Amino acid sequence: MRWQDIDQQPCSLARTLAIIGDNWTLLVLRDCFMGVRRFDDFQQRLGVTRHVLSDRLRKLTEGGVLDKVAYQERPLRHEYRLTAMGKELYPVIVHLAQWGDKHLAGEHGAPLTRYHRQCGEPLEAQLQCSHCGDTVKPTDIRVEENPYWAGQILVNS
Amino acid sequence: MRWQDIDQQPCSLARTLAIIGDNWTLLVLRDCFMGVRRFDDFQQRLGVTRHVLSDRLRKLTEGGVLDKVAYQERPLRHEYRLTAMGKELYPVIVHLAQWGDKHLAGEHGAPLTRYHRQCGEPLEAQLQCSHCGDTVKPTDIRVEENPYWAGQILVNS
DNA sequence: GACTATAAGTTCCAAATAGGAACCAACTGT
DNA sequence: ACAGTTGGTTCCTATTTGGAACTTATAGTC
Repeated sequence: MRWQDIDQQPCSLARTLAIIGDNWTLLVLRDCFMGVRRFDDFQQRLGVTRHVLSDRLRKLTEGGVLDKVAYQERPLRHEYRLTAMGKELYPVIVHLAQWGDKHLAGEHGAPLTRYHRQCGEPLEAQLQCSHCGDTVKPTDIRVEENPYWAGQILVNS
Repeated sequence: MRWQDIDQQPCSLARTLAIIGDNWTLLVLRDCFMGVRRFDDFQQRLGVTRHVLSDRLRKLTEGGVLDKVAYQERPLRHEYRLTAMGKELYPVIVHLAQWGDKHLAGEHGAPLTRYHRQCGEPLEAQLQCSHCGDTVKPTDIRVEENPYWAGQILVNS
């Protein structure tokens, strides 16, 4: 199986990673959430080569995560903005960065600290059930297979 | 900048992705959370080539996400288990899969559904501040730069 | 004793992708 | 006329991936 074919799998994680799972792509999104919008700004901040950046921005745009909009005519110039769908990836970024803060910070501490505006404390995000509002721990989650793919996804052990 | 050097950046997300951001790695972790532990099981479920799998498992082990433990001697056989640090990545997997469920499900619906055991409803996870217990929206987060890297990370606009 | 199977890889080669640098198009400003 | 800006594309080389075969150590079967 080639990496470029993983979007064919009956797995939401695989399909998501087909759009945002390539090397560099999540760093592009990090910068999107910081307000970066232009090709050259991404390129300078990331240090990625221009044609890799071009490819990643194209995949993100085709995947509906970014929107390529003209910000001027003559000469025509475009910038990339997060769509509503793209903004919903923020929790992923937060949890990834938080994991890095906790486990990979060097001697100078975490490069960035996120604060919860309402209570003013450094944010330690966790999962919450939007239905009942309770905190959700991994063991509180029960996974059920769609009958259409019965036996193909879950490990039977 | 080469992808393999991104762990040098003053960014927790970049450092995290240096361990788990390669192609295939998050799918390996998905299977870990489903209880897969053995090389050949990962290989068959993922369809990834053996030497890429070997490389990813080594990086995850060196990064402290997985633990390689012998489950028998003669012949010596190892399996891979999530460490406590690795288990803390579960929220990342949940949010990624949830995003795929919502935006990329095909005609047969989401392959897996996660339920919140306590309330019995399909889980729609969101961020919660572990300090005050409130729901956290993206706009509720204020980011502050560590003075050591002042001006190097945030976009000034 | 010879053969087959199992598990966890390693090795080999061709094909695809990434890194680095230069180039291009369509303007604007000096 | 010439340099600068923006958003790429093109070229070449180096690294990584995909696919398949091979290896090692042992257990079980004929």
